Amino acid sequence: MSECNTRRPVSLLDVAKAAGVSRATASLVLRQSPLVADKTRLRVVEAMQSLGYIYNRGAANLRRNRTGTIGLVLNNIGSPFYSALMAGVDEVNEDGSVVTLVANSVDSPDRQIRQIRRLREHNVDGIILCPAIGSDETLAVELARLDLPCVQALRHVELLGGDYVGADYRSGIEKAVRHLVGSGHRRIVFVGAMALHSAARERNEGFRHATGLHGLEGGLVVAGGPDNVYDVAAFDRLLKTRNSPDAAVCYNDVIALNVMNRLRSLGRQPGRDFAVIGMDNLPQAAGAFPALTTIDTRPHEVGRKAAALLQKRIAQPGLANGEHIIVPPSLIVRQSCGETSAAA
Amino acid sequence: MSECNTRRPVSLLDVAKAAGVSRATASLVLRQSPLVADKTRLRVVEAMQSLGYIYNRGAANLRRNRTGTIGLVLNNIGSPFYSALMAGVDEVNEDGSVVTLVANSVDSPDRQIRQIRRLREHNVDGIILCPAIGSDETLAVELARLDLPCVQALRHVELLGGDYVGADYRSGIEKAVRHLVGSGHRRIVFVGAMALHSAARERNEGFRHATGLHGLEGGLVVAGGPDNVYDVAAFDRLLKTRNSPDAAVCYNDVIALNVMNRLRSLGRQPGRDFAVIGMDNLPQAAGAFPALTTIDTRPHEVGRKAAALLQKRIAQPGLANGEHIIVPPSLIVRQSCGETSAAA
DNA sequence: CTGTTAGCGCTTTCAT
DNA sequence: ATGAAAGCGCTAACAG
Repeated sequence: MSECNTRRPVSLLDVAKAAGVSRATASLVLRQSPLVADKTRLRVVEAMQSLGYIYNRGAANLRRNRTGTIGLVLNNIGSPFYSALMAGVDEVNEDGSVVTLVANSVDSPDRQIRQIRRLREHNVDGIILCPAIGSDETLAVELARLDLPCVQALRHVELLGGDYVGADYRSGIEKAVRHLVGSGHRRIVFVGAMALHSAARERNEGFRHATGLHGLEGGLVVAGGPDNVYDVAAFDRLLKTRNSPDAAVCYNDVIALNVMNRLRSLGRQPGRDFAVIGMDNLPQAAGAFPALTTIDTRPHEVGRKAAALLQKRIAQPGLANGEHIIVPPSLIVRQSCGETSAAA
Repeated sequence: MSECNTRRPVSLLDVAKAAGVSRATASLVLRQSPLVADKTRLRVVEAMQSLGYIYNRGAANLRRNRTGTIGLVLNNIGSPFYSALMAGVDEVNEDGSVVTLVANSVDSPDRQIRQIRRLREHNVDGIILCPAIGSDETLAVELARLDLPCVQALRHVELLGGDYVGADYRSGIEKAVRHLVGSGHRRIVFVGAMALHSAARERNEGFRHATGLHGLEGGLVVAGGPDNVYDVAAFDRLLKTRNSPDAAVCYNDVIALNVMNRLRSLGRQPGRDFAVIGMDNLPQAAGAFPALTTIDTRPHEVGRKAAALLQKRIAQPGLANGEHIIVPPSLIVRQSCGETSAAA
């Protein structure tokens, strides 16, 4: 409060002097070494407290070769979906007392490279990367050059190889289709198809595979794009055809909610004469009207697993050669699916 | 890929040697100093590239006295509300090329202190703090001890003093009440009242003030608590009274959505025979049914302003004595308010 | 314009 | 069980 403001911070050396020991000993106390005599330890600890010593990890990191930090590169910080991932990461990092540096690639490969470089310069011990749309071999080259443990999350680009943690989007979509088929739907459209990244492609495959399996027409697909857009005109046209679909599986919840709104403006009642299923289980899915049936892709869990895997890699570098952890998604049935039984 | 893995990283000294200059000169090149001759600069830059040099900020930070990092302490990383704040912070930090370390206090004062300490040890240049419920003078003492620039965001604890950026919750609630009064409502209840932090208290005050202003009964208040709960039993009782309310202003959107659901189970139609207004303008508000009228508290904007203010403090320490930046909220009218005109 | 020198605050052998 | 000394990779005077 009233103390002189220009003093330099108290260092370990100051503490050591005050306690009448050497810096080395004080350092040992700092790191709970059992080598130090209890009497000495006590003196040092007291000195630290009375001087208001603050550990300087920056300095320590220069010698040890680790910082206790990891980088998290997201495509859209600010989206509830990614923040769930982050919460998962944070949960396990907290235990290991590592701190997370966040960076936003905004789905731009250039920016992604810049962010990764920046994180590397800050000496993060590793990164969790949700690769941006359009990531190419430049990324692979850069990651190799930086010599940085990296686990991919939610999406993965093949040529990076290495570790990946994600949800099983494929089987998620299959579950959705199976459920619809089970309740009598035969004409199911997939809304929001694109092929811009692995998670999108896996959804497509899931739909193609499921329709094949159940002997449905596989061609009922409405294209989508980044930022939760889908081809509304195409969807409208489809609804006017003779054998128009009576159910939609959507790329994600946001699109599903838009589809429900669109249905209403077209005079259809979602959940009554048209079933809708979304994906991700965002908070807004449960509160929607009708409450949205969805595939929970469990981003929080993905975050936890990714963080844990990265910790492992950091602890034992150069171990296995790339691990894939696939979290099984679960179908959450709500009213948008016609089952009027289901309660929110 | 195939290179030896145990080599030590190339340092500035290596670069300097390769370019035939001294470390100091190389360092100048690194920081774009105009003092270096173009010919020399070029040689150095080439050496950096061919050696694959990576700047080590950790080492640099030891000498300069800044790290180019800030800490962001949130109560609930993972909530869309806080992630909007974070996106705002990130936006301005990116420009200034500072990176954000995130920490989660989970609204626990103890944990909050631990997190702040941890961030301080990592030598963040300052922090943006959304103070946890129950923050007391321990926090003030610790912050003073750590000698760390700190701007509070969204909530503020008085005894910290200093900088604060938040929304004008008070006037937000007043706007909501005024709007309801304007469309003929006279019996308005405030749902979710609590006094656990400044943002909550300011909402209460706003309601009290507005009811006074318009000559309404000010006592129609249903208590709430942390984690988006409110006293459902009390709400139900209130609806059964003779002169039961016909409109609710809610602590936030999540509570508002719950209230709408509750109304439906009680046989009332929100937006038709009972107006509901929420607060925050979460993504789920627009997609709800009926679409939720709400007070936008603009967390993204708060994040940007807070980050900018912190930058200023870091650039010129010990300037002014605490600045309050209050972002004006705006009322977003949707169907939950009876205006059947409003389109989503 | 470039080089020399002296640290930043910590950890780590290696002696003792 | 403790201390001496070297060094992590960089920047900041200062001298030329």
